[in-house]
Amino acid sequence: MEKPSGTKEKIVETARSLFAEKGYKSTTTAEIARGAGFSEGTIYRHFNSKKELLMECVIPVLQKIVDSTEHYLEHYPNQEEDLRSLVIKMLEMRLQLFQENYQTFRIIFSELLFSEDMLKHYMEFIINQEEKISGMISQIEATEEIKRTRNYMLFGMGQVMAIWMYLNFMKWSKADGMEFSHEMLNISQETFLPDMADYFLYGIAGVSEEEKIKFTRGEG
Amino acid sequence: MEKPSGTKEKIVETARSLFAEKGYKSTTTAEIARGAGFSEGTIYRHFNSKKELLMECVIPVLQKIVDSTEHYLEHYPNQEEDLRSLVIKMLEMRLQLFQENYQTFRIIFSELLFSEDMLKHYMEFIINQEEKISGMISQIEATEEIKRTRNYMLFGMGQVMAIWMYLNFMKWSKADGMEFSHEMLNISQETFLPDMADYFLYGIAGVSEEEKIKFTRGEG
Amino acid sequence: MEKPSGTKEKIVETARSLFAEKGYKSTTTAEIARGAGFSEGTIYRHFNSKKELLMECVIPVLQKIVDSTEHYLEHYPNQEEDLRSLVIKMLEMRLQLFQENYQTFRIIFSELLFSEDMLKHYMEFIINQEEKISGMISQIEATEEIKRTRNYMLFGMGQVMAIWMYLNFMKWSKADGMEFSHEMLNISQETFLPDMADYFLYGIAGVSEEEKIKFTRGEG
Amino acid sequence: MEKPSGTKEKIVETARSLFAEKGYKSTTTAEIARGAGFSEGTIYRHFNSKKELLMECVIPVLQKIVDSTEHYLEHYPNQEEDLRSLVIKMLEMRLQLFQENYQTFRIIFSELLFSEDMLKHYMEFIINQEEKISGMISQIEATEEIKRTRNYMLFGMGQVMAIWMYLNFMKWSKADGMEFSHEMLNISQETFLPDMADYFLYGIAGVSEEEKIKFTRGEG
DNA sequence: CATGAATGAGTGTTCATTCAT
DNA sequence: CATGAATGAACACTCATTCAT
Repeated sequence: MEKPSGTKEKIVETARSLFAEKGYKSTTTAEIARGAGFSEGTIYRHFNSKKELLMECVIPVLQKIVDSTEHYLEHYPNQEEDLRSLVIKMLEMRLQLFQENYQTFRIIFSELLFSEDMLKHYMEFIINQEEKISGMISQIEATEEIKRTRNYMLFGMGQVMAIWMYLNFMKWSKADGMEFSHEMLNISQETFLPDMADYFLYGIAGVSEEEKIKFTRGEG
Repeated sequence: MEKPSGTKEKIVETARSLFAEKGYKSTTTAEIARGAGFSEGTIYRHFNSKKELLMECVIPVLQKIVDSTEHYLEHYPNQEEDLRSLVIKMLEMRLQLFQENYQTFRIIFSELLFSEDMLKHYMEFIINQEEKISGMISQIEATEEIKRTRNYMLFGMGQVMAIWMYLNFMKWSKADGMEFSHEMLNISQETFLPDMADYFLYGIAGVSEEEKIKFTRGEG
Repeated sequence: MEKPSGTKEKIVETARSLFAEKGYKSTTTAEIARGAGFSEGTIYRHFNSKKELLMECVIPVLQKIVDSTEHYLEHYPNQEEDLRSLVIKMLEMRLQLFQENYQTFRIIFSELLFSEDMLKHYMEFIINQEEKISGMISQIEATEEIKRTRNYMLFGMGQVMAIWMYLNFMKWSKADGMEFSHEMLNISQETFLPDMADYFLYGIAGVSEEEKIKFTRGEG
Repeated sequence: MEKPSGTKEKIVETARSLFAEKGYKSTTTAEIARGAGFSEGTIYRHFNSKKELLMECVIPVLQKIVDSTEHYLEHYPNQEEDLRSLVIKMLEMRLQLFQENYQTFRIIFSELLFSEDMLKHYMEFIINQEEKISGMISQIEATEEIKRTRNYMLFGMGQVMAIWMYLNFMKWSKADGMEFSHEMLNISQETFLPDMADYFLYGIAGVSEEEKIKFTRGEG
């Protein structure tokens, strides 16, 4: 099906890397051409415009994620797992997603605010993802473990953004000239995922299942 | 001391509005000048560069917020209030902040990834804000109501981003041509703030104070 | 090796002509583009900056002269010629140089005072030329015909500037609106070169070889 | 007659200094105003245009020189002096002129080629000066000491240019970053003026008065 | 007399896009 | 398929000049 020349792929790869690093507007087609080892004209043989090239850097990645999530979620909830392990797995998956597609998400988050196209594609992606999750959630909800679901989506997206920020702090603290580190922000890298899971499940003041049991027992 | 002509202010206002709407790179100095009702040359009498004008759109606002937060937090924790009311107030304050300075934060969040300057200024701001909050938090922590503090900052920032997203969804759903609404995203506008407070305090599965008491009592 | 399109050459030619006529600063890239029959963007495909274009108008010409002088001087001193003929030839060569590269030297002499780059390139050129001449001079010096060599270089450069001025006076006196002519300046065009040679050899009061012989003989 | 405020003078002084250093085109009225300690508007209260200010930097200086030369030449030729001393005095006067009005002459020589106005004023100046000199010369000519007068003016101007170059070499060799020095150019600072006088009188090969006498005597 | 904010035409330079080869 | 020269509209920024105060 695919042309074996790989020209288009090379261009997209280079463009994605540059868009992520410098931003869409600040990246020139000349830079992309140079980076990909082709001439500027070649870009326009494969893409009608710079904008189209931008979308081509993003959409297939989102689709790939959609597909792989499908597969991922099909297998997991079947297993006998407690809720906390499930949440950790879910957060882990999100972190991995961001890590593996860091450039793509940098592009998305920076273009989102100014490109209706980008916004639409990203919202579709989010809604697709959330539908899957909420399916899972409602199953668990039935077990009465989950106490709150109203406005859940915004809360969930906040958690996801926390993961995104975590990843960026890691990258920044490795970069030169940055004065703030994760120590400064009181971020413990080792316990990040289970901690986030606990916040997700019990907030800053909630009582965990074990504690609830303890409370109950203790009173007996 | 200052000339009351207001030229500089007019330019900053226009620039902020345009930067927020279209992005820094996509806004031309010509547009700003036209929008402000001055000639392009006038911009450069007041600012050395477009970049300087950008920072002028952002820094004073952040500073203003820093100052007002100082004042805000000084008064609240003294009052006899339960934790939940306090958290709601805090989230309310954040939402109000984003609402009142929507343009400024749009600029910040879009430039953050590509401008070291912007990142530094915003990190300073965040750290300043978090220090104040965490001061408040640690007071409460002593009352043993708060169970989790490790990696708190990232969690807190996730909450803030949830508020930011909420605000954006509200704006988008009012905008033309947007196909998704808050209903579609299962967002209940009426209960948003208390819901977020509950998530913040007890997560999706945590037991609230009242429930805890109920549990405890019920067992007796 | 080179593309025969000649675009670069056309641009350089036009730029040289305009720089010479109006000065570097007073010539706009738009004028150059228009004059060369290209768009402004084309200039910047071939040159990184206006400054680079300026240097490209000058350096190859100087190099060409350096090369051709090499060749010129290799052949002449071998011939049996008296000093006066040699000096006339040399001055002739200088005049020809200025005539053939009039625009280039106008640019050099006008930019010299304000551009360190230009100064350095021109000094290298001068020193290169003077080394060749002084080699010739020292050969002749051995014949005891030459009486003075200290500070020779400044004197020689003064002579060269006299030739440069002569050329300019010729151009000016042909131009419209100029009130002074070469008659007014007591310049005889017909005898200019031999006269300059005599000044160079014997100054305003020196006795020429023939006269010296005459004096010597006459006393006998 | 003159306003005692000195504003105009301060502006002219500053402008002359800047025009000389950076060139007319590269100097902005804003710089001049700042340097003079006035506002830009003030410049235009005293001068109709930047061009007028330029001419004001030059013309009075030339006039002052014309006047002082008048006085200078009135007194000298009367004295009993040999031709060589007279020539040295003349060259000395030229060097002093250039030194004392270095900035002015830098401006003249750099604007000459592109400004008809400047050229006219400078030519008038030169012709005025040359008339005085040639008056002096023709007196001496009668004594039969001077052998060559045809095309004298160009030769004389060449000498003047040699002096101008000498002065510039001195300045450049003191400046930072200049790789060439007067040693490199074989310039002996100590004997410069008498050497130039000898070149002026006897060229590189001419016999000087003493030598002529020696020749004559020697034969006896 | 002095100011300095404002101007607007223009400055060198950039860049997405086109097209003949 | 690929090229890269050419475009031209736009870009951030400059500057001599004006004028209300």
